Amino acid sequence: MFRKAIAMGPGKADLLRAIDETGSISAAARQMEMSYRRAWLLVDTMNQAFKSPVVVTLTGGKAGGGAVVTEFGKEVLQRYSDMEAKASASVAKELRNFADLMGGG
Amino acid sequence: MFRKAIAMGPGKADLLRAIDETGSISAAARQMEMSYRRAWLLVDTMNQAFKSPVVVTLTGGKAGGGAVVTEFGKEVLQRYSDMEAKASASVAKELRNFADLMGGG
DNA sequence: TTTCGTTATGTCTATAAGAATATAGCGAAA
DNA sequence: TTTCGCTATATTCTTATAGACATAACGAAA
Repeated sequence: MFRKAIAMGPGKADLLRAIDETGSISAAARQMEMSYRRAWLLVDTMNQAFKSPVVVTLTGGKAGGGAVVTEFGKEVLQRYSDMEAKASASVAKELRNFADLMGGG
Repeated sequence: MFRKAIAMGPGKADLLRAIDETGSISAAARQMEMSYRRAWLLVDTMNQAFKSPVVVTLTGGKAGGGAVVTEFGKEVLQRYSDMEAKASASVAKELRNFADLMGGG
């Protein structure tokens, strides 16, 4: 959390990966089937939350512009992903068992 | 998740604890400063999501009624709490370091 | 049989969140 | 200097969520 905004989460992580893949916010948004505006707001939130930008953008030019995930952004993404995987793995077994408590009324 | 509803989370866990303490949904709601309706809906979601009720209610009588967390509900709560603690502990160090990436622009 | 506090819902309204639309600015390349 | 697709942002409209309010049912005890 950073000032009541969520700095990073599964959705933002996916968006960062998509931007890194496609080189553009709008292409990433299309790929994830969200509006450009929404994607841009998420990027803006991340860039404000972290002490350095995770995405930098280029405007104009032949392709109209583009966006790239910074080295810092890649580190953020990597460390977030690592934590997610680690936390998830640490309770994987318990979570499977927990799921048995749910479902069939 | 159970049919797009969140079966259990930090808020629902707190509510279960408050109901267990107070013996009533409305008293728990007051303690947590939420509306009775909201608390009741959360209980309803949980009762529907799990294969047995986590809370049973009594209506009428001297005290007007009441609610108790079932033994099953206590097991759900215990196992959820254990998972939360375990997952949290597994990445505590990484999370502290991650927080250093945020904040001061 | 009246009272009481609670459970259990319905309904209406206010607020927030999201989607849709519009438009300006950019600058390399044609 | 015109074109192009993208970034960047404002504005409006719609939808979803949450809250407020109202009320019925309940049944033990007085």
